[in-house]
Amino acid sequence: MHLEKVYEPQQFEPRWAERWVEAGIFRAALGAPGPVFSLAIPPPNVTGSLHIGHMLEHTEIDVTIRWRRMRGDNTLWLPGTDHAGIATQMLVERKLVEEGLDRRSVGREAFEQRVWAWKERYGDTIKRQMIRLGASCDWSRERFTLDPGLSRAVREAFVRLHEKGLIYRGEYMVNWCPRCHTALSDLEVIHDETPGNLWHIRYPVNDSPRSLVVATTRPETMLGDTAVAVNPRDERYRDLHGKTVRLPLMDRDIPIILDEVADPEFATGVVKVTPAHDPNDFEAGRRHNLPKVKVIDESGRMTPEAGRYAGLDRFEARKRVLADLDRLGLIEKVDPYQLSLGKCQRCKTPVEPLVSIQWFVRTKPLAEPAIRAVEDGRIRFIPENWTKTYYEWMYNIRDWCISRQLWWGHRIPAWYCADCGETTVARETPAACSKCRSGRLEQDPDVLDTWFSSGLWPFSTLGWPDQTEDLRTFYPTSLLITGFDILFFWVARMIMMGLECAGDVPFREVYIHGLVRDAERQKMSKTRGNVVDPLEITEKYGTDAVRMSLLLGAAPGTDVVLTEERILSARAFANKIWNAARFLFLNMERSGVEPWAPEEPALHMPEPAGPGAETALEDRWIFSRLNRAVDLASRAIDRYRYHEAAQLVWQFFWHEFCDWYVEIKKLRFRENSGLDAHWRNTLTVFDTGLRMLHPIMPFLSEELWQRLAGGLPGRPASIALARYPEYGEEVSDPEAERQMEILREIVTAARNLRADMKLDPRQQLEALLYARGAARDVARTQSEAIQKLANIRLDLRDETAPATSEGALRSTPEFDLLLRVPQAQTEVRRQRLEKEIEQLEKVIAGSQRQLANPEFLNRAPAPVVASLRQKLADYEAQLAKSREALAALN
RNA sequence: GGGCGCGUGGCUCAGUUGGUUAGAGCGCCUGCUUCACACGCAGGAGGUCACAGGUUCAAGUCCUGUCGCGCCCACCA
Repeated sequence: MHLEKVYEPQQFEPRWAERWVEAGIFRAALGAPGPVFSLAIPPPNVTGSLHIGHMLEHTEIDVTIRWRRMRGDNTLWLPGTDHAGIATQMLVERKLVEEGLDRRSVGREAFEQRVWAWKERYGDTIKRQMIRLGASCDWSRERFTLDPGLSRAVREAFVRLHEKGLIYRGEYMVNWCPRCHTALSDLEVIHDETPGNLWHIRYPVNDSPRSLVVATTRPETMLGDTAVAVNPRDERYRDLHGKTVRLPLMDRDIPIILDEVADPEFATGVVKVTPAHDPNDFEAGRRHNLPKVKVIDESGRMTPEAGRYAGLDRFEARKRVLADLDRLGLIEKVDPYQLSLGKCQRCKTPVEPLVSIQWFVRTKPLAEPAIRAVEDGRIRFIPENWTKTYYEWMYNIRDWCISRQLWWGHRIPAWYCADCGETTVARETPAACSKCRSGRLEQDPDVLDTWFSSGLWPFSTLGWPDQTEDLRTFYPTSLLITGFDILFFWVARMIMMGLECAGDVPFREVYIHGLVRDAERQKMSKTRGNVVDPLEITEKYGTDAVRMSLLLGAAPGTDVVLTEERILSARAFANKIWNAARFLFLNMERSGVEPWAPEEPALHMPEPAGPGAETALEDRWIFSRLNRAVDLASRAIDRYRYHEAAQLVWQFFWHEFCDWYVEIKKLRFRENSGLDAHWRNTLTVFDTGLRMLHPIMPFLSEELWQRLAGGLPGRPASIALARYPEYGEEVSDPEAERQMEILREIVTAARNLRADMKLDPRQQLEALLYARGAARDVARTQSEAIQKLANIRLDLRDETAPATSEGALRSTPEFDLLLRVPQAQTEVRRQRLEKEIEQLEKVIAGSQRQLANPEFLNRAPAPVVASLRQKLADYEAQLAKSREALAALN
């Protein structure tokens, strides 16, 4: 059993990724036909467009799935963003690449056919996953039409909502992207603070010497003005009520209306009304029955209605309008003005509010139950403060424009009759008009907003609208893990759709993680283009290292900064474990130990070495520590505190197992041979530790676990199928922990002194140890370990340490350690002692002050007072010794 | 305009109900190629927890205000 000297994940990660996926291991493990599917994120050597922003999410999902499964949760399903979709994509593309194909060279049609064929071939279990779960990933959105199951669910939902009057078609002001040529929902419009101008334009009033000055940020829309509005309470314009103004440039007479849209406080208090190009004006126009004059078209060009400006681009038209107004002397003034300009989320083109006929979801009736579900705790947000954001949005929700004029997506299941104009909404393509029975029907060319179908995801993937076994078993799903940037787009809509269509909440808990940021703290996102290629970095450092570094930073409610340095240190951790294993394997060979592993499932207390023999201190200690770590890590993962779990595991493996346990065991292995108690204990700890590590670093733990005792009869085929270790009260050993603590203090004291004196670490020194109480036992029983770890020769004494100038002294309440050092070191020792004394004096003064306060003694709980007293006594004893030692030097 | 969050050693951050001399990783300094690991070992320096008040026996932790930074939502021309 030979391990390379350096951890090289590339050599085993692809193999495990392959096996886990192909064995459908999570599915198989559940023993139920559920759609749980997880992919260690991301599998190396796979082409695909997974980006780093998803990795945190995928990692957290994967950790949770692995952990819960190892804990025996059998009805788990996490509808994680598009992790399954991406898994699909990567697997499929990988397969195709193996066949020497890629999208570009093959052409879309042929590629799609092959994808489909491959999905068919892939096997029943995964196939359904692929087909269903692939739906929410960008790439597979293009092939909704290939997916009869999902299309059926979407139509079903649309028709149901329509029947209940929750979907309507109407003329409304929508955000229109002139470049993408599609309507956008409010959420798809991003607002930018942009410097602009506020132009004051004079409109002459008919039959009056006066004129009205309107203020606008968009002068070109004046061509479509059909009124000007003043506030009815505005005294300044009372005499003009009922009159008309002459619209400059267009020479059209338009009325002066009284409406609240005009704020007397703002600018001149007069607002121009353009019902066709401004949402507010649209509403005002409705109230006053104003005509809508559309002067800008779907491409952002001026329409024939714009008269001589027809055909001009909207921004060009603005310049011309301003120039013309200026020539006529109608521009009163121009003020610089910050305006929040709406832009298309995808292409950043300024959106144009346009009146058009679109499909809408009536959201108020859907939002109410969705709010209640969170209020009464059927859905819980983690961290909790997101609930407030959720409420804010839900209480102020506006109707949702769901029709899109894109070429991919689900077609809207509505048909228009060419004869009578009737609209027929149906699950199946209708043969004839529902009203006049005409056969001349045409389907609405628009498709649905992608979030409409995504909103159905938690149940459409389970076979809805059929009442399938999967749906019964796994709905509502357990947990949704996602980013807050998608809270409104997706989470809120899943909740609304789930309650409406599936009759229950789509999930019980929503864990919201932070965003992954780069070294400059920029959000990583596809549209921003600053994404790290996860395949590249995982190829370079290993999947586990990337996972570990993400998890260490994944405190709930905070963003994760991912830098190369962090990944580097995580890789170092992986290497550390790798080499600990390497050390064990080498020694097993040397001692003739055959592969051996403890029985499943739990953390076992080791057997004693033999009749009359005692269990070694380091064994009792490490089991107790591991027991504790397992307990805390488990609870941390359970509460989505991944960073705590990662840190605990790190601390245990590196600073307890490697730094102390293995170091002490080196002594034992040197003399022994065969599978004795030492080996059984060591292997048990390592095996258990790997299982604790597995959800966080699946590849490394799998590889080592397999090498450790993979082929043994009765062992699960994968560590992922083994049990997560569980806390056992009986394994907890506070006494061993206390003793080990003392041992470490003694060793550290010796190392400290040696380093202070700048002595060669290789030189063995003489030391006198004056141990008291518990330390006396430790000193007697563990002297061998202490001598080895500190590289000293111990001379045990019972009496209290004399103040001597013979060596350097380190004191604690339990022991005094006197290291014999050359006389020349007095100056260093003096400095050291002086510093120590200074520190002690400070702490003692503080403690004394507090203990002298009667309020403290009366009000503080007794244990707090007692422990402070104890501490003060210890400090004082130490101080006395340090002073004596200092005196002896002089 | 409303809502949320952040400000802790050079850097990136932990610190869950207030109670040991405030922690970690990276970086830095010193010494070590000790036969698992230099992606390592041992030791060390470095913080009045943004500022000002308040509550409390006790505050990085709770309250108020100030300053600085960020995010989200919102139809005010």
